[in-house]
Amino acid sequence: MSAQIEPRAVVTRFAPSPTGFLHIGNARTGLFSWLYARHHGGRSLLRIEDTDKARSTQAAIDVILDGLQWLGLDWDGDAIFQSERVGRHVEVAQALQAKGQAYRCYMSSAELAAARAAAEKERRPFRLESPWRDCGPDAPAPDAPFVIRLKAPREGETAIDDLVQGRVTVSNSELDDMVLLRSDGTPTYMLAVVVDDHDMGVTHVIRGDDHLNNAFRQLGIYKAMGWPEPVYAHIPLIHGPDGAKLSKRHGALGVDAYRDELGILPEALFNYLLRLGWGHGDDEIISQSQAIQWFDLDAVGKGPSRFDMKKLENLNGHYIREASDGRLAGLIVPRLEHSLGRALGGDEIERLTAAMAELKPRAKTLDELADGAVFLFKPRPLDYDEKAEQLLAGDAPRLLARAYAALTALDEWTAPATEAAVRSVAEAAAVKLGQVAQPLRAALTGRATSPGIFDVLVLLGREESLARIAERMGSEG
RNA sequence: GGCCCCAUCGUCUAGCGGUCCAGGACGUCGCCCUUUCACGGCGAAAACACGGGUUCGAUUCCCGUUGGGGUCACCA
Repeated sequence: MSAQIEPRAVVTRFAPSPTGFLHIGNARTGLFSWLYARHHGGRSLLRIEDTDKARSTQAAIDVILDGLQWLGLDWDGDAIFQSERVGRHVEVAQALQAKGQAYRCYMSSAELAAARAAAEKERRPFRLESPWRDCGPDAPAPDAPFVIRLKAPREGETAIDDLVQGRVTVSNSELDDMVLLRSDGTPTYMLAVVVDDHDMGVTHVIRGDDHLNNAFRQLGIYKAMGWPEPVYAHIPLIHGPDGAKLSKRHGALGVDAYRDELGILPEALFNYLLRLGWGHGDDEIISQSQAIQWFDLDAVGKGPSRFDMKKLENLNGHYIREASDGRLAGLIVPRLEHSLGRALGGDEIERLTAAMAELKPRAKTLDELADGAVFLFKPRPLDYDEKAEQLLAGDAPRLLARAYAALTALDEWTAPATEAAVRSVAEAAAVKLGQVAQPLRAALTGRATSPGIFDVLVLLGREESLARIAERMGSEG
């Protein structure tokens, strides 16, 4: 019977570097990290890895913060900026050196390159063996630039019990003496991550698969410092439809692009990302609160999964249908104003909201939703697309004239009333309803597809409807 | 190439030795609904990579092959 060990409270962290956009794959890793903390009632921290000062502008940082907030991922406490912690990183490097766990290495980059080239030539794996490793503190210090390297173990092996990958073992002979401090005295990423994670009290390091190999080397710092080791969970990367690393061409867009350019709802992206690489029985539609309740790392797949835009769109369509009319109208107003080239008035937004019930089921993205709504506000004469022109040819003008007459005679302008009128026109002309309805649709919307034609009539209103029909009708024959 | 990891329908996945001639979802294809397009309903095609073991019995366990991915910096 082993003693019951008091589990450490879970502390996770999301540590993006501000490159100008929040990569969709990183967003998913952040989601998993956040979900894990929330599920276990722990803390979810945020650290901005802004050591590359050139790229780390405030704008680039805001993109990440906006993206996270939009997705509904919050964090506990203030965000930590790695750049502000350089002093502490250097301090740890020096402590390591004082303990004899790190050393000054005076090898020049030319020497390194030569050693690497030699290894390459002999077709054997390159493993750095610095002659300065075992010189001890009394070694003559040449007047030359140096780096601080970690004295990594060479015997034995290192194992990680990864929450996603399982137990992974690597021979220590594979590990080299990584650089802790560069010759200009600045800390490397390897050092900074470990020091920050430790100082922030991170218990669970949940990050991309691409860091798995780093974990073994980073563990060396924890061991050398005598710090408690974190639990690791390495999440597989997201791949493109072709199985290769997700590239710009097929979806490696920033979260902001999904929102702004494609018109994806946050709950749809949340749901999609959650189900990509993770499953919970047959459940497909999963809310945030349900996700928190159900999520755990053991159900995360070990292999990379491919990004599927079609499925995201399907999910988005689902959430559009669920969204309130007011919210949707508000979301597409900017898109409509952009394509119309003018601002929408209050009464127009009211009409837009009223139209949502009919427009919603026809759209998979906000872009499509806006496109489906634009006919409501187009000035006369409409621009008719090719299919609409086809519908308006032949007998159509004559039938439109009859419909015009029947509609003009109506006392009340409702869907049932207009339907009765149009049906009677079709009957009188001995044609199918579609023979009248389709030209009507073309005349009213300029398109061959739209919501139900009687709803369109009501949405447009009597005056505008009749005016649009008049544009295209001939004489009653 | 060395090291590490992975492998169920086209895609995301369920399956944790027998309940699987493998379930769900997206996509695809039919049919229904219908004034168009959607939505919705019904249905179909579609997978355990291959080869050895272990076992009374393997999609499930082990090994190999093949395929895929990750990583090998004074970048993060």
